[in-house]
Amino acid sequence: MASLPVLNQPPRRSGALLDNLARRMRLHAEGVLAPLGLRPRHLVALTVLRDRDGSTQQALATTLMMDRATVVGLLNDLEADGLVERQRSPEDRRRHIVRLTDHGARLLAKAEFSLAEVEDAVLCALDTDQRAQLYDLLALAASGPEHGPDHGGCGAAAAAQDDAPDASC
Amino acid sequence: MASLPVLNQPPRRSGALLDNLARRMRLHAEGVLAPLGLRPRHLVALTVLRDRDGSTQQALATTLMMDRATVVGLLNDLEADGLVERQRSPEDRRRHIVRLTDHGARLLAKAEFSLAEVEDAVLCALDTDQRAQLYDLLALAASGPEHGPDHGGCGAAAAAQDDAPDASC
DNA sequence: TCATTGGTTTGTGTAGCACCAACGATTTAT
DNA sequence: ATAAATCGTTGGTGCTACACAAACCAATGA
Repeated sequence: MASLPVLNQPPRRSGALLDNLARRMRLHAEGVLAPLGLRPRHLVALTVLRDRDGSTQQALATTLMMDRATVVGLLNDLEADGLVERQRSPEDRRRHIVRLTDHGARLLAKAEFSLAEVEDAVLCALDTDQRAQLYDLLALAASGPEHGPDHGGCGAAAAAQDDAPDASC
Repeated sequence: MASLPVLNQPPRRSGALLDNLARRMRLHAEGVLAPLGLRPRHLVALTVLRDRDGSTQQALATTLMMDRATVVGLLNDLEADGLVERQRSPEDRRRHIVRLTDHGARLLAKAEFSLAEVEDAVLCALDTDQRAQLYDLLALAASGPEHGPDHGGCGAAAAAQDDAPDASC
């Protein structure tokens, strides 16, 4: 086995690239977000909240991969600015349902609008189509399962015919 | 103008998604990298160095968007582990040329191999083709121009027919 | 009744930076 | 030749964004 001359080049992981690009984006974005009273982590929270509106704080903590206590502080920031609302869940009155307010949605749109220049600076090696492709892939990946600390997320072995850390090497 | 009914939906920026996904990757990766004596930022540095081998520390600082003093410390770590070498540039003896050692290249490959499970956990919503696409896009974007603090990087207005922060709104 | 869970508060600690200032070695401009 | 600028280095200070732990209240479920 493993004899097909399919270019058995060593695996390239996207993790480091992701990290590096995210850093560039974040640093460039800080200057643009500051006048709006936002910092990068607020933007991330708002963005997550737009897609998963009405999440519990616990669910939010899971998708953000943050400690619940940290999420409390983050939401305090956002709620103080009226970007987000906490409502008691009717089903389980211990829970808080977090909702994006109109003001929050509008500010998010505004922020994304002004982030055009940032994306332009960082992703300038990509044309419009490629940027759209990238966004779609990221959105798909991010929409994935909850990443609890325990389970790997999906039903194991999603798309791993490539190389898995087993023997054979 | 701006009258074509081309789905004038508000712009979606990939910055926040990038940030969030990078975070998930990094947190998952820490546990895998630790036994190899690496931390996420070391992996980023090694990865950058594989593509831009023989860079000056200054160039490295630019692509990593880090302070030169910080880069010194980072390289000290890597050089102490024999993953990287500093050589005086013959042309300008002030400069240091940074090279990946064989040991460094081998450890990087090893790390990437073990990172399969991490990528599998985080990108499990993507199939193999999509993961490859994502990697290519990221690599292309990262291979882009030097992101000095001043200029936007590329020759302005690369692929920005979409929406630019001008009037008209 | 008692154990559990969701959110909150208040610590304490840490990693990963930035920024500043000063220095030696070297190159470049005057 | 002298002065100015550049590259890397060191050491210091300080900040941000977290994690983690402990204790608490309210509410749910056993």
